Amino acid sequence: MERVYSAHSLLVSEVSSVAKRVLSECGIEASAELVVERAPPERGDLTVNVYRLARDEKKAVELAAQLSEALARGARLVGAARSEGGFVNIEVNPDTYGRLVWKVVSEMGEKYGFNPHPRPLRILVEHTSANPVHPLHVGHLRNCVVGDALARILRARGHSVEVHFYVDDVGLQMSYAAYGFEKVKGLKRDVKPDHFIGLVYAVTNAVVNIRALQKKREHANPDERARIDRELSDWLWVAKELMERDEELFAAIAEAAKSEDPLERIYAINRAYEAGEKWAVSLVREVAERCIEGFKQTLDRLGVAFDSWDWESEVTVWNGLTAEVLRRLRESGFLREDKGALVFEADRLAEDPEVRRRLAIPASFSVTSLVLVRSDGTTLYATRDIAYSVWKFRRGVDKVINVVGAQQALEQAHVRLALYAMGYVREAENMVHFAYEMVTLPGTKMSGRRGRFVSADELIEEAVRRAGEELAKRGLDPAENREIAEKVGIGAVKFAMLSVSPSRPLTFTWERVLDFERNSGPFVQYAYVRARSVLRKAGSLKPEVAEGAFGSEERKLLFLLGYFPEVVARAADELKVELLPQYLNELALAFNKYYDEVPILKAEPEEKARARLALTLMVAVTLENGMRLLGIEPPSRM
RNA sequence: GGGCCCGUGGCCUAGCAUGGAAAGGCGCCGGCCUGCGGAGCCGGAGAACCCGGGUUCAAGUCCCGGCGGGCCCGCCA
Repeated sequence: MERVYSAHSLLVSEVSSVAKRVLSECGIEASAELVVERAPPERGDLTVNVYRLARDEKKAVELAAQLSEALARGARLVGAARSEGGFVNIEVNPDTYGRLVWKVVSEMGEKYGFNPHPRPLRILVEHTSANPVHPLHVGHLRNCVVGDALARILRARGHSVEVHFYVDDVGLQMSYAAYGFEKVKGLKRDVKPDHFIGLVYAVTNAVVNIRALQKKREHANPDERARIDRELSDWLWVAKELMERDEELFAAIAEAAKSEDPLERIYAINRAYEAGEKWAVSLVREVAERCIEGFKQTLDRLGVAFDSWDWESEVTVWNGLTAEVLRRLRESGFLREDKGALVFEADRLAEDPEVRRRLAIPASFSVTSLVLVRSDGTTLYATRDIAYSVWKFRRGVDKVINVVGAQQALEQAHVRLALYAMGYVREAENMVHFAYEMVTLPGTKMSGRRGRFVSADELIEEAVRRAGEELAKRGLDPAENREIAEKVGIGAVKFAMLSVSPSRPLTFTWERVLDFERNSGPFVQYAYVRARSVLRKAGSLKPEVAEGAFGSEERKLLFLLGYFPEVVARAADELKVELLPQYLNELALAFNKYYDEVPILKAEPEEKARARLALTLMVAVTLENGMRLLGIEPPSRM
């Protein structure tokens, strides 16, 4: 007998088969149009829209009546079916369906929700990939939290998933940080290493930009001068802020930049690093490693792990892959030279509607050509990203999902087009840009180069602090407080970031991210803790579901519990992480209501108490598994 | 100038793929602690779904044209 992962899918197939029988009796051959979906609250559990089957109003109403009668009579798992207008609203039978759900949940236990896809894939997920020159900020946090949950959900769908972090160690931003670092590495500061590097990076940017702008100003015409002055005053403000943060460090870098041309040195570091010269490698690597050490501290605290850290230098430059990509692109005939630079004619390739269709590039999306090699012979970020994509697929994966900001939509399309041009058609078709919108800070614009951002660490710390305060208010044992505050605070942040759809820009405010009420991480955790508390108090009472033990008061919860594997499947197949937090909130809400309405342990007769205990156990298991899929830790008390 | 995303009660968000019954939360008003944990529960007020056309028996959802906000457009990453 085949393993059952989802009671819901059995329910739906039962409803469909009864419905199809009625339809064919009526001479309607429209099984493809038959959709069984969730009913709006207060109308039942499932609904069939009959308008889609019979376009005619009168016929639809008639057919709905026939269908509901057949379902109420002929479907074992259905308790009630009513026709309302052109809809058939269905309620599950709490007895038969409840016993089925109990069977599935108790068999699956901590794996409940695991719902394997008929054709599992090998999937590579890349996420976060912050440049190793400053700490993770709230924008990276959104990327990180969403990417991590996505990977977990895909695994629960039976896919084999590897999670990668792309360490962007090639490029000018790295050399800026390295330049500043050279001047101040002797300074001892009592901060996380990534915060130290972030400050060095911002100071270097300020010092170098101010110097460059002042030089440019000398030979500028009045129009340009006005523009330069505006930019200059912006950077002078930044410099002032940074000086206030660390006067000694600022002075050290500013002094050094007076006696030499810093840009010359920065470019030299960049060239030497790409060429793999030892001195540059050890300098740049020290900066990047320190920064990544800080990232890892933050990620550990968040419970986010990576299977692989891919250094751009290693996987694209030093191994010759970027050069190979350029050769193949040249052979493709889509490369041209323009003023000494090499340009990929992505626009020309994108004129073919068939190519667009295969690469999921809409007909109206405007594609530009892309410079791959500067006139001085050095490569650009996108060039190396193409090589990285080739590298990813050479690991033997079926699909690559890049969790990357929506601003990079054009760049991501460029990479797919380049893969296609090189003949990597399957790869190009299976590279997905999972886009998320920016996190904005009201008032200012976040900028790593300017050292202006709310770091992930600050946010986490504040969340944990507030959670600790709440816990103390409730008289929680201080010995336990710290550990639980960690789970609750971080849970709140994750839930807040996961429950809005990634396509929507997120305005960061403390009160929003640190919401502990309904529709929040702590709300779900609280419902879980209550359920656990009941289970602890059960004593010798054993969870068990006898025939007829579940009644109408359990119906809604049973339906929701059975629905969980379906949510996991949809979240994975449609890449919609936000379905999970929405579902968990709904389940928590339903359990809280149930908890308020009926006695569980004191229910009479004992058979009912045992069934309600089983229900409580299922709620706890489902909430726990759901939270884990989001990377949220379930606390035992709070 | 071209393109992408977003626009839903005072505020935040779901629903748009596959058209059919506007769903949650915050805030506001009023109730519920002698019960298994009140970070809870129940009730109420509050929405011309950005605007204008079109398709349709039916549009928040599809199409066209606007408006507002964010982002992107060859030698940054």
